[in-house]
This record gives sequence, structure tokens and C-alpha cells, in this order.
Amino acid sequence: MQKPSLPKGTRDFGPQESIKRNYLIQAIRQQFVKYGFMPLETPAMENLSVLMGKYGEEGDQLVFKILNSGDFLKKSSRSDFEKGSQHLLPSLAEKGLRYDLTVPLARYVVMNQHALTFPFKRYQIQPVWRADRPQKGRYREFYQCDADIIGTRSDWNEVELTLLLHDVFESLKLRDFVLKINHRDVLFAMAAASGMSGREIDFCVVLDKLDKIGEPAVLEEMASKGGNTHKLKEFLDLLAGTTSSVERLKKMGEQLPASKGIEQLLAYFSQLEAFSDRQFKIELDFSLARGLTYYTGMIFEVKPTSVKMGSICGGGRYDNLTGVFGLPDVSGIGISFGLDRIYDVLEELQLFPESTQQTTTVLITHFDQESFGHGKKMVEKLRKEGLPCDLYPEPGKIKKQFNYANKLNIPYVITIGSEEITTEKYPFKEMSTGHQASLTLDQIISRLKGND
RNA sequence: GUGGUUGUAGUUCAGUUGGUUAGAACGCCUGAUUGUGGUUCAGGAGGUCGCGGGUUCGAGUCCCGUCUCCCACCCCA
Repeated sequence: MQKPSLPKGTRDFGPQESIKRNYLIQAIRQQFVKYGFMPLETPAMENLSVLMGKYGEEGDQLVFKILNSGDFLKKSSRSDFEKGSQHLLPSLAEKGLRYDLTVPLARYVVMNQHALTFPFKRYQIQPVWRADRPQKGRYREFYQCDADIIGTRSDWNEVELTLLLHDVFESLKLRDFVLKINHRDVLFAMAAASGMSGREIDFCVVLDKLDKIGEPAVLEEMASKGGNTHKLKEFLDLLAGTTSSVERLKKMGEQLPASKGIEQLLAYFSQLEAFSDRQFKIELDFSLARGLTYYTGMIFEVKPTSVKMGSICGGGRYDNLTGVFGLPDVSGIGISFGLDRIYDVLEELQLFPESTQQTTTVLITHFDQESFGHGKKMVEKLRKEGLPCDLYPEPGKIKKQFNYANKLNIPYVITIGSEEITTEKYPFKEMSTGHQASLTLDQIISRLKGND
């Protein structure tokens, strides 16, 4: 007899967890719909030709590959083996599990470019898979909740997504977070001014480590890569400044007069002023890099402040999403919420509402075949009223039936016996208080519907 | 991919320099109470000590391997 097990980094979601996850998904979807996004679903698997080469060398290794069906060795030759896994892979696997929702979106847009109406606003809430090593807040199967606006360069979109993310977290009562903003163009201009033109990725990677390894280590590492540390020091001073985002932006603008990014960020902050009723923390962070290679404009990331957790939401503008698939000059902007991390944060801060604790509101208990039969009619009537209810499925010890209601957190119990069948008045017990009243079915319905 | 850590009942954990039949709490089942749960009391079931190998008269305990869990790095949601 073998013990069953789960693949590394995957989880089951029991009833209580599923209810909470559904609450989360529903809350996010509601905001997506409110902001005019339409749903899209794509297959769990994509062709590897679509997936590979889009996430950098490291990302490619994190894509789960699906072994070809049938005799999967048939297509590979001895020389493929000898040349190593890079050469062998295409003959062994042609499909992979999707790594994110952005690349499948790009594929979808290209394949349906003539049928779509632009700007195309789509949302997508589906699982993605990464062959990463699991740790806190990192799973091998997790849900992303993406909203993207494709086919417009309007700078209103940046503002719109900012308002959207505020509304999402507000609806979840999650207020301990900070939205970090930066711009790819500013990063590139900083790299150029620091003498690292053409090696912007290196520059970003090192700069991004700032809060982990500290300023001296960053300067040292930058110097070892041939950067101008004197210039960089000036940037870092600006970065660490305590003045407002807009003031720091203006100062950075003096350093980088040619940067369009500074202008765009200033315009962004200026537009946001009209929505100052939404109170939340927005912070300019010149060190924010975000690894994904396709962002070209503004980038942002949301981090919880009172829980130790990586980013729970991220996104940015990309000018050439579909370029790799042969459709140039499609600009868009996207945002991605990490459902599983948000779940962990809400759980830790105990922000899930009470109402997610229960679904069935009333249980009907009974003693014998006759009262069981009566219960069948009652449960049907309650269900026709749309009330989530249940009939204990077999006659038996009433104690056991009450215990069942207790275990499942069912708040009300109705009991049927021979006397109740004739009087048509039933003991209606509120489990939390122990209070019990004798009521007709209509009175019970009206009470359960809250009309009483 | 690199490093550290963990694994004993359904769950959380004890288990002495290696030594009889591996324990507790909670949970579960039954009864006290054959028309009322959450309290109490009594009783009961439940373990290939992650898996494989080794050392030993003897291994939950020591050694090796392997898997897994959690954590950090890398990277990211």
C-alpha cells in the first residue's frame, strides 16, 4: 500500500479555504468588471514555441514541460543526446504549462487581431505554473488575476489601473500596503548617465538589490561592472531622499533632462491629484526594477507593509507586447494580482469576513421515516426560496444530527417529529445562542430571509 | 539551480548515554442523555517512528543515501 502524496509546491484547498478563495476571486473580478474589463480564458498548456525565450534564460528553466505522448524518444537522435538537453528538448516536449497570463494574452491578441476591437480590455483569473523551489509565499501552482488594456498609449490607463488596484484592496479591507512606482525610461537614463549604457539589465539587477545589500555594496558591485559610482551616488542620494515623490522627480529631472520617463511620471502624479479621495500610500522608488523583460514604460509593484511578504501585485506598460509574434507597435499596460499571496496576507491579518465561514444556513433534523419524508418536502420549499439548506440524509440520533450542524457551522436547525407534522410548527433553534422558537415554515422562511 | 532545516497517531508535539509492550494533549468513535450541538464524566479505536540501506546482541534514537516540509539566496505573484 502506497501513501498518496502531492507534487512539491502544490496544495489542496479544503471547503473552508475554497470558500475564502472564492470570496477573493469574486471581489477581484467585481472590480475588474467595474472598470470595464472583459473575461478571457486560455488553455493551461501552450506550445513551447510560444513560451520559450519570453522570460529570459532563467525563466525558460522554470517552465514546466509536458512530455510528448506516445513514443517520445522516437523523434530524438543519438546526436541530440550528445549535444545536451538544449538540443534534446524540442524532440521530447512540444508543450508546456503556462508560466504567466501575459504571454498567452499576447498570443491571443496576435491570433485574433482582426476580430478584436481595440482598445482591448481583458481580465483573466487562472492558475499558472512555475518549476521554482517553493518557500514562503511561493508556490509551483498559483493563481494570477490579470487585467490588461491593449492597443492604446493613453496615459489615462496608468491612472485607471492605479484606481483599480486601490479599489481592489479597499474592497478586501487591506490597507497596509504601499504602491511603488518607477519608470523603465528613468532606469535606462540613469544607467546611461552612470556609464552603463547598453547594460541596463545588469544595472537594474544591481540597483534592485539596494534594500537587501545596502548602498556601499551596490556601489561596489556597480563599480566592478564598470559603472560610474560618483554619478550613481548622486542618484542614490536622491533615491533615499525623504521629500515628496514629485519633488524628487523634479530633482531627478535636472540630472536626466532627456528622460521622457520623468515627464510621464510627473503627468501621472498630477492626474492622480484629482482622485485624492482615495487614501493610500504611493511611493516613487527609483530602485524598483521588475525583472520581466517586456516592460518599457511605467512600472509598479504593491508590497504589504505589516506582513513579511513579497509583492502581491505588479505590472507596468509595455510598448511591444506582440512584437515577438510578428505584430509590432501594439502598446498596452497590465496589472497582475497574486491571489495566493493576497490570501496569505489576509489570513495573517485576519481580514477574511465572518460571512466566509459558512454557506449552509439551516439544517433540518428528523427522527423517523415519517418525519424524514416531511423534511424532504420542507427542504424543497426552502430551496425554492433560494435558501442554502440541508436535510440530514438519514433518520437517526438527533444528537448526531445536531452535532453535524455544529461541526459545519450551520447557524440554524429545524427539528421535525410526529407532533410537528400535525401542528405545522417547528422548533427553530439558533445554534450560537441556543435560543429556540416554535415557528411555522413561512415564519422560518421570512426570518431566514431577514424580513423579520 | 545553491545553502540550511524538518519528518513519531487525524493534528500539535514529548520520547533520557541506543535497552521490555513508543506516550501526552487536542480531535475522532461509543455511552452516561432512545426529542437537541458547543460543557462535564467514563470507555474505545487509531502509529511499517517519511522511505531504503548500514552499524549493533538490540535503532524512533547512531551513520549513509533518498524523498518531503519549511526557510534563505537566485528570481518572482
